Amino acid sequence: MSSTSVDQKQEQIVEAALKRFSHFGVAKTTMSEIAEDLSISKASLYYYFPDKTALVLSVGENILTDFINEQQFVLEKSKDFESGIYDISDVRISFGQKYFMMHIGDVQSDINTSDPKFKVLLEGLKAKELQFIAAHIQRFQDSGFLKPVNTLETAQVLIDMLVGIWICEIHVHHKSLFPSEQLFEKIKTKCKCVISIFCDGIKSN
Amino acid sequence: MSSTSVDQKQEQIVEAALKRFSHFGVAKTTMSEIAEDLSISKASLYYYFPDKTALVLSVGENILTDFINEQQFVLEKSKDFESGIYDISDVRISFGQKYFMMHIGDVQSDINTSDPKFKVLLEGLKAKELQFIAAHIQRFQDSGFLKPVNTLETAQVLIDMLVGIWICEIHVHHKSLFPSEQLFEKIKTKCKCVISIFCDGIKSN
DNA sequence: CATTTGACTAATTAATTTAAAAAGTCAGGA
DNA sequence: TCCTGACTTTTTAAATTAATTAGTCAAATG
Repeated sequence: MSSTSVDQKQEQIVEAALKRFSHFGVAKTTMSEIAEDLSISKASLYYYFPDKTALVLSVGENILTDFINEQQFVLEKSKDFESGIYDISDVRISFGQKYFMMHIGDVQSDINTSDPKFKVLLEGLKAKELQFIAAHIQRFQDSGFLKPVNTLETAQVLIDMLVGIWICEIHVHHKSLFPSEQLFEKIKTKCKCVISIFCDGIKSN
Repeated sequence: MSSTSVDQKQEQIVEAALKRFSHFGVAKTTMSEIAEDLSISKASLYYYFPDKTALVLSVGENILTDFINEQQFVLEKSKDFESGIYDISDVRISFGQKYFMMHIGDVQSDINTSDPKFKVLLEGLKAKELQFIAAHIQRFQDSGFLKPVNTLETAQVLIDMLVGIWICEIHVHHKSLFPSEQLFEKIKTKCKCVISIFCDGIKSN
């Protein structure tokens, strides 16, 4: 009888993989390296995960779920409409920065985005995100603070703008391997600017 | 004494190159092909342009100048604030679609963006664009239609949002070689949605 | 029986070489 | 001055090879 269960072991592996992936990216991390970090053999890794894709998927699932939940958390905790939007923007940028090397949701993502399981997961989480942002808008619409706009459509527009600024800055200005701290600061500032106008745009007069 | 001047010949060459470039991109167009289109020898081409880069630069200069001027034109012609913004958005998308294969202003642009001459040209035109959009905002601010916002900053935010939506849609949804007509329609719709909120956001109550 | 492993093969990826295509030159002609 | 065919040089693409990494399995351990 081992001291750790299968589930615990899998969690340990995911944790170790996550460290490597976020530092060096998925492609530049080998299964042997992850095994070495845990002081086990590579073959053992394959006892817990059928292949690398499955492990990557588990890691991605962890990150993405955290990403969405964290946004939901700060949004539901927020006192007024605008600060809620500012907060989710900050969460988004922090996650993007932290897991930059994995290029999640990016064009040439490290994660195999064509994998149907990953697609389903991603779509589900995106839908959830859209839902609670729409709910946030609905909340302040009901209180009369916002105009009676289409909540889902407006939530989608907000997300589009934030994603757009992110991708725009990363792709246009980022030439080096790893973007500078100040680039992320610049993105934050631009997002704040956009959000400010966005919020004014849907406030009732 | 030839029937066409050097300048006219250069224009003809630029015109022929433009056709090839916009259809197949710069990289997939050879100097020989351009020469063939004009029924002249490749060596003649090199009599009018020192190298391919110079020709590409001329073509790029033409397109970009048109791009900026067309925006300025529709903006100055516009009767009310919002329709002016909608119009420049349409101009931007039309140009982006027309010259898609050249990937102007893109990450891996066909045009050598590191070329100092191109950089200078691009920066100049960007500055000009920013100026007349800011002037448009100023115009309707003076008339009391808009809030007293920082015009340059607000103009930049608008451009960022439009560029962001463009890049976002192209990079995230476009996998095939050439994007579909409906993708550009989708981009137009999204831009309209954003502009609507943007305008409401800076209107005085 | 559940778990681990070293030693193995198969598949990918990176590096190197080779062949093809395209850029760019030039002496000479109209 | 303007144009060209024939040429050289440079770049890009294809093919070959070498190296790395993913993934397997029979045997071992506890």
